Formats: sequence, C-alpha cells, structure tokens
Amino acid sequence: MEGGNFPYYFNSSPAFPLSGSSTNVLEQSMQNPNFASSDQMDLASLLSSGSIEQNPSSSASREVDQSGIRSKSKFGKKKKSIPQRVAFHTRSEEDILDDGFKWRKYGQKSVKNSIHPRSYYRCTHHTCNVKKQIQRLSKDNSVVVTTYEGIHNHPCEKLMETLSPLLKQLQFLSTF
DNA sequence: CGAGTTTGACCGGCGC
DNA sequence: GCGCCGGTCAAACTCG
Repeated sequence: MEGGNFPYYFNSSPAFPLSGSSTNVLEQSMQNPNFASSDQMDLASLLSSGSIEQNPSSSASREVDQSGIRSKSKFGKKKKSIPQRVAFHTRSEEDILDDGFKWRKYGQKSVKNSIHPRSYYRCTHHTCNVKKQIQRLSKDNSVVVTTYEGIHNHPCEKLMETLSPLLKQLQFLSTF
C-alpha cells in the first residue's frame, strides 16, 4: 500500500447508520466534488453480499513460550485474504464519527507520507470481528478517512435504541 | 473495579 | 538476508 490511496471511495450513504450529531458531517462530505457519486455503488448491497471472515481463535491460539514472551513461530495471524474494505472520506472536525456501533481502540501508528497518525479500532461486540482505521488526510486535514473492514454480524445498538421507542409508538397507534 | 486508551514492542509482508 | 512499513498485541495507565 503506497501513497495513502484506498481501494474504494464512497460517499457517506444513507444506508450507513451515522447518527446524532454527525449527520451534518455526512452532508459536508457529499459536497466534496472529488467524491464518487453515491449511485456508483450501493453500500447496503455491497455489505450484505460478502462473507464475513470469522477469526474466533485469533487470541486463543497465540503461542507463548516458557519465558512468557510471545513465540516467534506463529503469531496467530490469519491467512492473507482480501478483506472487505470500505473507505469513507468525511469532512469533519471530529476524528471519531458516531456510526452507532461501539469501538475499542487497539492501536495507533504514524504512517509514511502522512503527518497524522492512523488509529485502529475494533468493534466491542463479542462476536463481531469488524475493524476500522481512522486517519486524517495530510493534504487536507479537515478530511477524515475512515476505513471499515468486515461486516457487523449484530444490529446497530444505537440505531435500535433510537428506533425501539418509535416502534413501540407505532405498535401503540396501530391498536386503534 | 471494569472498560477503554496509550504506547512500545513485536510480527509478517514486501521491495531491494 | 535485511530493512522498512503497516498492523496487532498487551502491559501500563486513565477514567468514570
């Protein structure tokens, strides 16, 4: 990977559950003429079409030698495969976009050709193996690049929180 | 005290 | 083979 280019460029799509205060961010990113048109790719269909790479044994299979230092033989790494990655360009002051899922940061690295570090996040849901990387563009530091890897195998908690009272209200109204 | 963050070390892939 | 680089781990730390 060179030059900080990502394989795919997307608009923030309505199918993507950005919520709360970050919705204006979505609009702002759509104003940028450099972004691909949203109808070039249907994100929802893309996300539902691929298979999720499950890797439940990633930490369990890690080998530790007698001294407590990680063994050099194997690191429990997954085989090289082409992951399902989606990159979003978002014009925002905030690095971390509220997409409705809960993320835990597991690393940060400074990357070549960029003054901004790249942050690595993992979905906190037990069974979910989705990762995302967040990095600001060195050219334009008002633009945040968020790269998602994998597909959530659970519903969006925040979305459900938002929708459940509405659904209850609908159910209530439908009784009349 | 548990969950999340920070940060240096470690690992594998890749180019030379 | 070696060094560089991106990605991940995990101990230490912070915060609520």
